[in-house]
Amino acid sequence: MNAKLKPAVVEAWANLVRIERTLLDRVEEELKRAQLPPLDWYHVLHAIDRSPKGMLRQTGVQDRTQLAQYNVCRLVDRLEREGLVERHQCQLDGRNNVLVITAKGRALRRAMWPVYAGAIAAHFGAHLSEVEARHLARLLGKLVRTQATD
Amino acid sequence: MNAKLKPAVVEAWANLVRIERTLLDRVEEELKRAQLPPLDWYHVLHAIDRSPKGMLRQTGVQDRTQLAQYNVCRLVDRLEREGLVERHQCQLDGRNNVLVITAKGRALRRAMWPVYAGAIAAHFGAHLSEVEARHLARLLGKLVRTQATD
DNA sequence: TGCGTACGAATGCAATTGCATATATGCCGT
DNA sequence: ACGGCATATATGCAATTGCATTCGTACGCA
Repeated sequence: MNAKLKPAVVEAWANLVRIERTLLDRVEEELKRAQLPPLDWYHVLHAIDRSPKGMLRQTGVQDRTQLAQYNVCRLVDRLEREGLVERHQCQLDGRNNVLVITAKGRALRRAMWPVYAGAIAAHFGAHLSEVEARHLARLLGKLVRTQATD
Repeated sequence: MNAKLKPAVVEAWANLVRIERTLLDRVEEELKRAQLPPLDWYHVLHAIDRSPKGMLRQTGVQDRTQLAQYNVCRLVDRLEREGLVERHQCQLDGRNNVLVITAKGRALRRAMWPVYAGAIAAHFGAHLSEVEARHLARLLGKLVRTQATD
């Protein structure tokens, strides 16, 4: 299970690992500079906000963010403490939590987006042509889709 | 600084963030299953091992791995405690540490590689054609190179 | 020589994460 | 109704990370 590793795959992997760490660091840095919370807060708020009625089960957040179960649990604790989301036990299945984004949560998400978007544009988008961006989106999207099934 | 964010860039970014977390999780999972230490240990050992004479300054490790200064410091603490590297004060400039990989360190790196490579092949390489892998390597490589300067 | 500044490394403390396990609820077969 | 299994969430504790600061060394310059 080891012989078939092509050099191009290794190179792509190495570049992926490296660029990801660099870029996430820079984005986090800009959020901090703007006195905003970490990126994961945005991702969770975004996942809930874009769901029908601004509600999403906790497992839904796990699926969309790829965060570990216990991390979602504790991150939601923090969001709840800040009044950004509400956590309700599901009426239909008492095992589920339904998370509801609050007005304050929406406001924070909206406040974070320009900073986040600016960081993406400056550190990532600025170095890609339109065609390259589409190519990259397509290649990575293909990988994302394969991950769902294997 | 915000208007010019093309949809393709946002999509590429979202896919990058998502796939990266998924893939790193899977690789870490396989290392754990094989009773091996975390990926960062590999990256640090690899950086040192591939340097001339198996020596590298601590800042060199930072540059190559993109880990934070204090995290490198403490990760090296752990590696040193396990006898995988030695930490020497540089003769020429007493501020620098020179890290030297030990035989045990090399052995661990070699033991980790098949597992790591297998995980890369299975979760990443298997879903890309040769051409796609080259494309991806090229696009990401371009980003890596731009990061050095801005 | 001595002071100010810069750089590389280390560290105290708080926050977050990972791991293993616990709790709570629902579902199924008898 | 009941026991056994599965699913969703939570949590105690140890390890790691982030942040701010400190320490030690080198360098430039009066």
